[in-house]
Amino acid sequence: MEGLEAKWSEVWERDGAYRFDRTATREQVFSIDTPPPTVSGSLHVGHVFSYTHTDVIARYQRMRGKVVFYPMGWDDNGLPTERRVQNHYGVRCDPSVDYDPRFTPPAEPSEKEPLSISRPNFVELCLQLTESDEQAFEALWRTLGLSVDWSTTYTTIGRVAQRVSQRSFLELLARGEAYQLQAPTLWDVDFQTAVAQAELEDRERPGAMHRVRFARASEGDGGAAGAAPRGEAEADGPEADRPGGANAAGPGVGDILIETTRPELIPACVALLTHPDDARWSALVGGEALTPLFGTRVPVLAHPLVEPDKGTGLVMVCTFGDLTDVTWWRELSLPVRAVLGEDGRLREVPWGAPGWESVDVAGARASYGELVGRSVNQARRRIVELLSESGELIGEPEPVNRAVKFFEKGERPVEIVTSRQWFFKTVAHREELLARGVELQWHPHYMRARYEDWVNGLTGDWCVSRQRFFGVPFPVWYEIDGSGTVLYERPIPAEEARLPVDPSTDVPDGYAPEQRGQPGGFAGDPDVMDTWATSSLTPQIAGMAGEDASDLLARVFPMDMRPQAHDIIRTWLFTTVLRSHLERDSLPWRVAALSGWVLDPDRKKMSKSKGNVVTPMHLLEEHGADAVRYWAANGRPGTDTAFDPQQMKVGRRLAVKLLNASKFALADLPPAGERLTSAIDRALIARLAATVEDVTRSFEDYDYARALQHTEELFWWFCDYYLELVKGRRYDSAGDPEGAASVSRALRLAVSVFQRLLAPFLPFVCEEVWSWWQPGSIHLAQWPDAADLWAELEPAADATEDEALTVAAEVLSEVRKAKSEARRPMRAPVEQIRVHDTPARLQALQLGLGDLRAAGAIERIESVESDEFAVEVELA
RNA sequence: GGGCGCGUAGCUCAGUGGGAGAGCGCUCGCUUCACACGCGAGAGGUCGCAGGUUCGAAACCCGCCGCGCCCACCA
Repeated sequence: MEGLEAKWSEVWERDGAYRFDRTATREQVFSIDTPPPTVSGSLHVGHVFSYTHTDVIARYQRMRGKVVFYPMGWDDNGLPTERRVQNHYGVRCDPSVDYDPRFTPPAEPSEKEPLSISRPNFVELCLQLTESDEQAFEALWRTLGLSVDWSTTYTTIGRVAQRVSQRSFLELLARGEAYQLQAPTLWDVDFQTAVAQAELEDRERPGAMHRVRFARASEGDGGAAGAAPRGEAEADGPEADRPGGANAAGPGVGDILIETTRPELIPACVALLTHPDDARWSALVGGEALTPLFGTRVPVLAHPLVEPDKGTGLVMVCTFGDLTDVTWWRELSLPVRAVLGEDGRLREVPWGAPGWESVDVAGARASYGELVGRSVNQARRRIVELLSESGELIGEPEPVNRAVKFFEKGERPVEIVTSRQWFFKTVAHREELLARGVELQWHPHYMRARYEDWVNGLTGDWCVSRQRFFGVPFPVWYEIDGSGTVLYERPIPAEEARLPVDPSTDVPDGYAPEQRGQPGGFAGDPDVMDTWATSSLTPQIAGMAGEDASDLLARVFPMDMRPQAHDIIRTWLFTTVLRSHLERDSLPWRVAALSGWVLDPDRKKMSKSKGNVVTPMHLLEEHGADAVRYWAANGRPGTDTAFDPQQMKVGRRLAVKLLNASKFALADLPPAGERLTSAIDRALIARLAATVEDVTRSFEDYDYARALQHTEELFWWFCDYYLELVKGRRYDSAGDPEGAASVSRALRLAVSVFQRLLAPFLPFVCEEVWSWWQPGSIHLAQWPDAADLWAELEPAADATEDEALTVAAEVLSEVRKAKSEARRPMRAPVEQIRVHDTPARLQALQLGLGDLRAAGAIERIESVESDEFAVEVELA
């Protein structure tokens, strides 16, 4: 077993065993949209797991005669690489710094401040680091035995990917499917970039519910000269027994109370809402309230989304505390009062100016002065103190645990900040996308529900712009008018022939470089695309869509299979379906095959830290690639699987067993005869044929785990019973030349089938044993055909032959048990056995008597008719 | 709150209408002529709980409990 990986992967590479034939037609091809792993991290056991599943399918299809298109991609663009470069070199990208062509990164990252470098220098470092990562990844995949065509490798930051991505963007822009908008957007305050709905995750965080009193705006509060509720509140607040005045609500309504977990957003409050049917607050609807501390007049309105059971039934709408606020803000046409800056701190706002009116401007400024410049958390602590002092905080804040939305790679909750971003239309295509989900074949089928949940839950179009650096730029510039205003509504698209372009360094046609940023000149779009905006085009990138002189795409697209894990259905799967639908009016692939995760033995998702302890290369070195693949292939489609080195040892045993069984079967003993004459041999071939049919069906259904299980089951049975039963005929050929010739033939048929059935799972050992006696690679050999095996059995086998094998094996088992209980060796001679069984089975056994006698070292075999099967054994 | 999946031997899991299974682990035995990186044998389970359908349920239906995941407008 030692050294098989190195030996055969070298041969496969030399012979181009997995090279895609570019002359193949679409009907001949089986194409795979391989997931490009993120190269900024390390591969872990989970990758080995799911990529093995894909490879097993690829190898099966290849043996079925398909020309397999199996590229590998590296996902190197995006935030993960930026972060890795920052940490690895101790640098930071600063777009205002000029390019330094002689820049070399420090040998050791600085302990202190990160080094500010230009965007082009930063991108160069990203490219350098990912290239070395990619080499390490390729080495691992080769050791694992992935049958990838390494000449079709792509990267998501490469020139082809950039061109395909930019070309696609320009087409969507021309067709109005891509648009730019100044709008409230999900925002990560640490990375200072927009993020998409798909990149959010909920995390439980402790918080507190604050009950806060608003004042009722009286008629006289109209202008700046009106009464000062804040002062009033200060005066009256501590009193439990408040006189009816501006702060008292109207008839039947007590204090105007809201509950909030985000009191720091009170200065951003634009309305109070209640449910239309909520009698408690109906008297207020149509009127106005005044915010505490800031004295801002806000309308009290009704909206059906308000849930009367929550809090006081009266809710404060801020711009913006959460996505519901955005909904209300949009549907009720509320104004914007934004207090949060892009850095997650409360920004300066002009109290008293239009939009920031207050009945007490001085008081508002004073209160806000306590908050400005502070982070959300700091501001929250401070405003609670202020509200408490003013008496507008009712009772103590009540601790609550609540789910908060985070950017999946972020460390602080996302905020909603108004900014200019690019969007791709999704919501308008909801029904079409659901129909695509029905058209797609899902394995396992229930995974479709996740897709449908996601599509049905889309709340807005896909925000694709990111305020980052290492990604595919938007290939557009903007005119700057004479006054220096950037005319965003008039993007200048790049010429197709110039792609890929980087508008931050490239200049649009008709302009000179000096005009960048000048009145009358131009500005480049500063953003890069969401990594999914490029990854959603992997079928087109791998297929070289629109690239020179290539009709590759027509031979591979739409692809046959998209393998991926179930956690990225809402991102990679969804966006790929969207792009293909919009640009090609087609599914990107016929089949989606979903893998599960690898779990720790304690059933938790394998974490990165734990995954790094057991590195994949170490696993492969310790157990061998075939053994690791065996473990992976036991994980059923879509099902999470526990990490289990024990299973790898079993895989190793299977591989060794195949080696030894093949050695026995192919040993240069009697030559194979022309036909099978023994019932035992014929019964074996019949079982083999049935298993081939069953295993092939499983593979056609993408259930590789079942295919392996059934192959393995018959193989172990073959080794434990059939091989033992036929040893007599095999070795003592003189006594029965015809029987010896028959068994030789059966053995050759059997190992030929077993080797090929196991080849997708154990490619190295199978290639080794195949090379002993067959020309060419087993991985290019034809998949076993049950019809060939049935043809061996002309005239057709009858049930008695199968029963002969069954009964002979059962009797042998009883004989072994007797020897085991007597603590004798298995070769211990048996004086006589007496088999009790039904007449039919006894008659069948006659066909296998010779083999049974030799296998058990049995002198005499007697038969006794009985309804109960039993074997009496008399050891010598 | 809605949805999906799961609950079978100590562990990992197969089994979808008729006999409760596999591997690992455990115990015992065996230098066996393909294999000691092996071979043989054994112990071990009220199939989550409770109803129903059926001649018959681990499987089908209803409810409940537990676990995991996905989704949600979680003030």
